[in-house]
Amino acid sequence: MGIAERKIRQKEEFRASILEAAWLQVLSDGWQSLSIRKIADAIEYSIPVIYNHFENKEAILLEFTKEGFQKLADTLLEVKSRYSNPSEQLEAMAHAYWDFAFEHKEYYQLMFGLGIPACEMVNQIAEMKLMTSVMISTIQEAIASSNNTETNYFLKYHTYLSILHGLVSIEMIQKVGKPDPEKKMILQDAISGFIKSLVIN
Amino acid sequence: MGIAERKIRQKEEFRASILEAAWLQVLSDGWQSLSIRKIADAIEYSIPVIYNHFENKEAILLEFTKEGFQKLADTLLEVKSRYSNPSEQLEAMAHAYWDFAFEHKEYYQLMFGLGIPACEMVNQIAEMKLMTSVMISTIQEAIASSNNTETNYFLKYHTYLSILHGLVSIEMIQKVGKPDPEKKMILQDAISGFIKSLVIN
DNA sequence: TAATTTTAGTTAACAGTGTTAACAAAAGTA
DNA sequence: TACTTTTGTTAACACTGTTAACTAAAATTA
Repeated sequence: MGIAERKIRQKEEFRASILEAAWLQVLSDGWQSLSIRKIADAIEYSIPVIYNHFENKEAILLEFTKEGFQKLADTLLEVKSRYSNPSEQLEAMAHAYWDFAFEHKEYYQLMFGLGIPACEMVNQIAEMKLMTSVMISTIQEAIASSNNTETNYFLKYHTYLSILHGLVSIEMIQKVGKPDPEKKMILQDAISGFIKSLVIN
Repeated sequence: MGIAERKIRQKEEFRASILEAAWLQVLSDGWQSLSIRKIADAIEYSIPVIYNHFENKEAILLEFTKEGFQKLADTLLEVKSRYSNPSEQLEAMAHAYWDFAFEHKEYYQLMFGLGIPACEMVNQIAEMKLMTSVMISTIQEAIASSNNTETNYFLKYHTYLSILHGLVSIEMIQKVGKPDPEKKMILQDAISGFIKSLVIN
C-alpha cells in the first residue's frame, strides 16, 4: 500500500513547489506583484491546481507569515542563549530583531506591514506566540532581577516590541535599500534607555 | 473674461468632488477597496474624466497623505502651544499623536502603512517635513534645557518618532476597532522613559 | 452669424487580478 | 475490462488601473 503514501508525498512536494515558486517571485519582485497566475506559470500547471493546495492567495501569504515568525523566534532564542544576564539578553535580542528585519525584509514586511493581518488571524498564528513568549519570559527575568519586581511585565513587553517595530518600520519607510548602519545607534539608544528604566526604575 | 475663471473654479470643484467621493469610499470600506471605477460611479461620470484631474490612482492617495500630514502637524503645533516646558510639550504631543492615529485611522494607515511610500516620494511630501520640524524643534528645546546639551537631536527625534509609530502600529495590528484605552499606559510608560533619558541623562 | 478649433466627456478596449464551474483525462479499484 | 475517484484543464465571471479613439459641447476666430 505504498501508493497512498506516494500520493501524500507527491502532494507535499507539489505544495512545496508552489511555495518555492511563490518565494522566488517575492524575492525578485516583492509581495505586491505576487500573483496566482504567475505561480501557476512558474510551476507549469494551470491555475486551479493551486486551489487544491491552498484555499486562496491569503493562505499562501499566511504560510510565509508563519515561516517568518518561526525564523524570528528561533533567532531570538539562539541569541538569548548566548547570554545569561536578562538585560544583556534583551539588548542582544533587540539587535537580532533589527538584523532579522533587514536581512529578511520580505518576511518582515509580510509579518507586520502589508499583512493588514486580518483581525483575529494574528492571535491564531502560533509562531507569533512563540516570539511573544521568548520576549515576555526574558522581560520577566529582567524584572525579577530588578529593583521593582512589581513592574507590569506585559506592559513592558508591549513597550519593548513597539520600540523595536517602530524603529524598524520607520527606517524601512524612509530608506529603500540597505539599512543605514548608523541607525543602529538609534536602536542602541532607545533600547538601552528601555532596559535602564526596566531594571533600575 | 470671467469664463476662464469659472472654468478654473469648476475644475477645482470637480477635483474636490472626486476627492470627496474617494474619501467616502475609504471611510466606509477602507483603502484596499477604493477604486477609480467606484469613484467615477459615485460622481456619475465616466472613468477617464478622473484622469484629467489626477495622473493616476496613486496621485489621489498622495493627496490624502498630504492632508494627513498637514492635519497631524497642525494638531501637534496646537498641542505644543498649550505648554511652555519642552518636556511637557513632548509628552502632550505624544498623546496627541496617539489620539490622531486612532481618530483618523484611515489617514494614519495611508501615511505610514499601506503607502509603501514610493521610495523618494516620502522626502517630497512637504507636509511631512512640517511634522518633522515641529518634533525636532521641541526636542532641540528639551535638549537645550537639559544636563547634556551635546545630545544628538536628530537621533533623539528618530527615537521619539519610532517609539510613537511603533506603539501605534502594534496596537493597530492587534486590535481591530477601538484603541484599548488601557494601552495609553504603555504610551505613557515609554514616552516618559524617553523624556527622562533625554533631559536627565 | 458661420466656420473652426479647442475642450469635455464617452465608449470600448487592453492587460492585468483572484476565484470557480464545468468538463476531460489519467489513475486507482472492483 | 468496467467503474469510480482523483487530477488537471479550459473557459468564464467579476473585478482592477489605464488609455486610445471617438463624439458632443463649448469657446474662439473669421
